[in-house]
Amino acid sequence: MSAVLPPPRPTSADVARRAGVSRATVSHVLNGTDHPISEPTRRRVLAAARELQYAPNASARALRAGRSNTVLLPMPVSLGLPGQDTFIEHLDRELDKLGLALLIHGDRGASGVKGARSWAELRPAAVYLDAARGTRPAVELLHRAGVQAVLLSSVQAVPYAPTIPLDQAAVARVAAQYLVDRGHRRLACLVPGGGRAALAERRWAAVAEVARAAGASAERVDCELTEDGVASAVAHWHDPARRPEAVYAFNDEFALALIEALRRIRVGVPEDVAVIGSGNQPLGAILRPALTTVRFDVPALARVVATSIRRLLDGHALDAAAVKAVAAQLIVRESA
Amino acid sequence: MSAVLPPPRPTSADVARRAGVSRATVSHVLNGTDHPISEPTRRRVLAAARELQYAPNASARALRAGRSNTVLLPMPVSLGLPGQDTFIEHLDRELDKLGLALLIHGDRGASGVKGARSWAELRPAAVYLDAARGTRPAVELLHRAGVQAVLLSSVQAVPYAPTIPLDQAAVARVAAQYLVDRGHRRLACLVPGGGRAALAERRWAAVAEVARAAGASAERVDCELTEDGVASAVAHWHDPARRPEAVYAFNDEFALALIEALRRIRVGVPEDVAVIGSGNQPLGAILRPALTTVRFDVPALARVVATSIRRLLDGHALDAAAVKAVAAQLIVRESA
DNA sequence: CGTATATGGTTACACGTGTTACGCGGATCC
DNA sequence: GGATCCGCGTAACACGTGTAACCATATACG
Repeated sequence: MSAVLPPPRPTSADVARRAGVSRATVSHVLNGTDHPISEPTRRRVLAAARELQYAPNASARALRAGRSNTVLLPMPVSLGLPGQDTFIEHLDRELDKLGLALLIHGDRGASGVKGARSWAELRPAAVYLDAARGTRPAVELLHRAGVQAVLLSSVQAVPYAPTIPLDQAAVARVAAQYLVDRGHRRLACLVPGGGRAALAERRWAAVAEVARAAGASAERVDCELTEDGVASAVAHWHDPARRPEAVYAFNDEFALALIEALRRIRVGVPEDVAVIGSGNQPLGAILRPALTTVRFDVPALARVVATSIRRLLDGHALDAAAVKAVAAQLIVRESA
Repeated sequence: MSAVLPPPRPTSADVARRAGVSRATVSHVLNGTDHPISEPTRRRVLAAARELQYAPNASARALRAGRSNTVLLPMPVSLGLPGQDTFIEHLDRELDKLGLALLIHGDRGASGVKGARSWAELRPAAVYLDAARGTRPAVELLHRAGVQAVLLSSVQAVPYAPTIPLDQAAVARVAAQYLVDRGHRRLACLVPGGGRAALAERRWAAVAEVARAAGASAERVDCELTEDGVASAVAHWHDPARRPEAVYAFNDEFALALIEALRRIRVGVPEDVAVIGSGNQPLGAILRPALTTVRFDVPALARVVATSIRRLLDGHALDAAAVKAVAAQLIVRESA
């Protein structure tokens, strides 16, 4: 099977030749430099580029610039935002508008440094990751590689890198506040372990804080998303004295699983226990009782994050107010 | 805010200087060329590289080589495989073992050519996408850009590009066959429209074919994943004469939504209608009736796809048998 | 008229890598 | 002992960009 080399992609030199100008001129026109170029030649260049279907070579460009126009997002994405896939989709679109390309890359087992080395090879303009424990060495490695690491932090800005103060626990806070406002005084927070432990921890802290401020109690319940996992976690809730009045579940999936587990031990939702999730998944609106939930305004969030990254790359300070302005929205249905 | 330039990452020249050799020697050692290098210098180079934490610049390498060692996967991923996220995770790991890096990139509105142009800029070694209608111009554009486009096709290999003959409809086929084997003679297939229309079409075709071969009938039901969408799609099923005996739903979410809709019109699952999904989502095992479903052996699948891509890039023909050997697995629970 | 100034274009270099072709010393062969 | 070969290392080029420095021409100004 002799491999037939495909014809090479046209370069800016080809465009220049076709337009009858130098390569430098092509570059000036296509990149909109402040260097003055006459209108006629400008049009000739643009026409030539279009006819040849010219697309600049990202590698060469990145090499020359010292970095690419790429924002790297490690996966499995630990952002833990409700509606994660749509968030990524929106973020991609928004970054594109700002001249940046979103790339998602495996996190290589989250071992921090190992992954960071892979990312560094790509010389992205930014890496957008979660500020968890153990992030620091990775950030420093990236920093040495010349990338502006952009963190997604909880409440507090971290000292060693610029931070987008996106409050991942906001959904939990809004949910807990709603439960408290409805008069519930004994709260519980259902969270998973494993890879999402860091996020779970933060959400739990938010719930605990809201409860304390309102003079209510809060209990943390860890479980796996399996039949036995959920069932055993709530087994003793058949006893009214030993169960909470209201539960915030990590996401809608957990919430639905919880409701089913409660049904089996004859605990009614919302009469006996109120349940609220987060993420606004389709199933939540379909199953009964319809799930009360909290979600971010995903498009707005994506827009704010994108512009924040752009500002940071341009050397501006970021507008913390704009980030905080993206509120979590409550969707009240039947379950709470 | 004066941006402090970070110290530039060490280059192969730095390594060469430190080892007291030329840059060419460094390259030979680090890339394992067949060019002979004495053992002492080899060690010196390796030591220097390690001490400086040298990592080659991917852009420069890609520029020189004409392509990067990257496999691009457009998002939102139209692979439509059950268990998509874990598949991606596994694929990433497998490709890494073979010296390739998986990158996920927005598909820019799936407009085919527009997206393809973005991908082409990155000069990936391969683009792994779905062979749907309208894919051809994109493939040709990529081909001209020098990338080996690797398609994920249904039954048939497409003529204009190498194909990994992964049967996306296999889950549907296995599911339908199970339903037929259980004696059901009037089948239905619940599928979504919108972005997943192509995949839906293929799965529906598979169900129809299995039904025909078995002398059974099959009906296609299109609906959205909303309360009204599902409810109105099956509204007339309260009449036993007008409803199917068994339904294959596009995925577990649809299946669960369907079961709920049927419950509301007093149609029992599985007594009145058998329901089978695909994807093996956690909720399916938790809710009642527990969902019978079909899924791929995701790790095996990822391994086969990764090695296929590698073989293709190395100019070898791919091993169709290995791909087909990855079977869809049936998980029988209560709903069918 | 001589000189500063804007306008429009080009030349030339650097980014970091992989690799081909070459040089040099020493061993081998007749 | 000269021709030949082999082991080891290096010089030099090319990949496709972006841009600073430079040049030529036409125009404004005193």
